[in-house]
Amino acid sequence: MSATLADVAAKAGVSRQTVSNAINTPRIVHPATLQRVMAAVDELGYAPNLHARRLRTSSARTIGIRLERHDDGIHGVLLDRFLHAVTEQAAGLDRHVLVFTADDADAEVAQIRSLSQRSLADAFVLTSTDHRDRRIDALAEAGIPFVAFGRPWDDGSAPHSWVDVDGRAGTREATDACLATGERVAFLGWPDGSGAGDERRGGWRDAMADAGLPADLDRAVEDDPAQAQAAAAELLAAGATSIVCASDTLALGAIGALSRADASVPVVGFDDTGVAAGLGFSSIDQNLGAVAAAVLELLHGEPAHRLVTPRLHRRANPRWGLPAQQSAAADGKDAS
Amino acid sequence: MSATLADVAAKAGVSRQTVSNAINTPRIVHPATLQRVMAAVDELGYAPNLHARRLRTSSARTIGIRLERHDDGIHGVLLDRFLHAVTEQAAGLDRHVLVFTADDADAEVAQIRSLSQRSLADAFVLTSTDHRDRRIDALAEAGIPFVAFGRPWDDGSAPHSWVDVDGRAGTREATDACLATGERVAFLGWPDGSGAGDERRGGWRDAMADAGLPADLDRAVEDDPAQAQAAAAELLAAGATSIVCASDTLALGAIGALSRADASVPVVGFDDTGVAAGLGFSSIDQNLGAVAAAVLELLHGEPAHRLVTPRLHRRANPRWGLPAQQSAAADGKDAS
DNA sequence: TCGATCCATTTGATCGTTCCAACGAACGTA
DNA sequence: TACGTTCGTTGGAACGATCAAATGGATCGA
Repeated sequence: MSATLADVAAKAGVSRQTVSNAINTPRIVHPATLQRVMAAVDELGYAPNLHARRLRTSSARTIGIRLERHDDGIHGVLLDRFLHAVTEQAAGLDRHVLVFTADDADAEVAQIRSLSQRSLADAFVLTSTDHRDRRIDALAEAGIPFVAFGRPWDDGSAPHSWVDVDGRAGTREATDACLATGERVAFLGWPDGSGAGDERRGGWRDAMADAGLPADLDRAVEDDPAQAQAAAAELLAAGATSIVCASDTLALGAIGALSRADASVPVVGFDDTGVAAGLGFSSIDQNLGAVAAAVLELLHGEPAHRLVTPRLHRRANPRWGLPAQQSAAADGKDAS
Repeated sequence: MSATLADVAAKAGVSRQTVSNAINTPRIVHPATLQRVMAAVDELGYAPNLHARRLRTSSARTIGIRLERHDDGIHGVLLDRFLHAVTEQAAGLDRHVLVFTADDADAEVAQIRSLSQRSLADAFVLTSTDHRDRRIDALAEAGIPFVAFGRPWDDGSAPHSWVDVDGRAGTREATDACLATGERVAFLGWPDGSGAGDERRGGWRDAMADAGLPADLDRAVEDDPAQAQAAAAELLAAGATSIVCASDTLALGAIGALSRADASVPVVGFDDTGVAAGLGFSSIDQNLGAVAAAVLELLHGEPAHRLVTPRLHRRANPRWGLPAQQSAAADGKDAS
């Protein structure tokens, strides 16, 4: 059916091993031979049989990722984007991505063990890591390479590779942008105790403190538009000139409050989901492309970590958008 | 490292081939031998090396699916759910799922060709099929097994396997449910020309016609909450007692109109995304589990097709929800 | 001249499975 | 007794690549 190493070797008048070298370690074959071999490869449309290679080397060059069940929506979109970014960039590194499902953390570990043992995948990405994540210890103990997307909120575990988004830097940037439109920047977030949520609130506090302003307009509700709407109404009544939110879901609720109050106040969400694009409010883009790149970089090698800086995606909707950036730092400026 | 066929054979006192038979075609080995072999398998924790098997049989038992770039959000969530369902059910059939990305249809076909030739995946699922889809002819011609998620809206192509959701049945069910709360059921959909959109509008028209009511409250806008809100306001002004929408995005806009008008009117969306769950409006669930099952069923075999019936996910929010179902009949009861 | 070193290439073995042809034993039939 | 079938099992070859060791020439210093 398809051409094999031996076919190419015959055509180029060399041995199989030389063809193999030409493909895997070109620098050790003579330039003239290399050229001849490559010509034969092109002519025959040869592509190495990966099963044979994997059998021999017992490595798969494949990354395993669990697909989560996402009843909530927004979280799912993010993971989906992340998966897309990882897959796209993995292809550039000549790696494939195998997906699997699992009902809980233990089932996931079992799956990973199985996939790893059969060398169907030789490195894994853990998503949605939480407090005292069982998976981390299990994989570390089994010696299976992995990178976690999400920082370890406890520091009891053995050191492992992780990548996370610097939520604090994100809300700080959003708050700074909002400050340009008025001093009373409010924050609408989640109750204390969620690592990511606390970081996001911290960024707002930092920015307000640096500006010498009080961080008093602060509300905490569950990630639900109805609750957010009620809380946002209070913030507006208290004189908020803009609202920085811990998620697009909360921002959606805040915009509901704006609509009812007929107010015109910038709202900034977090995650830059389709909701933000649809309604036209600004949102903090987690920069998942950079996260994916960092994950791939850390997949092989000593434990290390990376903190990716998100960036504010400005949208200029007249009701709840942000005005164009004034300072001509990097990109184009417009009338203000 | 891991146990091999030869190890099991030695332990059970039989030849490699017998072990292979015990695993792949148990019926041809003697019951007593089978039991002895299986005991050895368990004891050694033997699992076949899939690379070796795939090399020998040149089949991968793996399904390839392209991950789409989804800037729009809602579409992405659906495909993500679908992917999850396929992966989960594929595992039950001892199959794996490999994902890949591609910038356009041609690139996707090229990728599929490559994956297929190297037998990294031996069957594929096409999503987001559109009018005169180039991919279908290309794959059919290349003899690569595939199933399309989405019916062929033109009938010019060669017959191929496809699975689709019966959108018409979905909006019909939604309309019937809405009729229980008032006669003036409106439809908020997309402009004519999109196959899926036309089907959804058709379901509403059918239900209204069966009930002997005029289908006059009908608006068509792009899939954008702002436009939807304006159109929904018109429908409310014209006396709509409920609004069936072609998507959750449109329903989101409709609810915005409700909020401003302080009206209390059932709204039904389509796709049952997180937005519907978050705001608490009813929505039509595409039943992607059933779609996935159908896809897997059709992946190997003669060209065939399946039309999956979606189901209405009722939510009883007081402002825009639906009352609990009155008739305890199973479902699919025609009004007349 | 001889031997050591290096470079480019080749040869044979191997990864773990399934395919293929052959095998002996048990059985029925002539 | 002899012969063809069927059943359960077996050993060797093959899938297509990489690994490890060996080969034959150049090149170079002693």
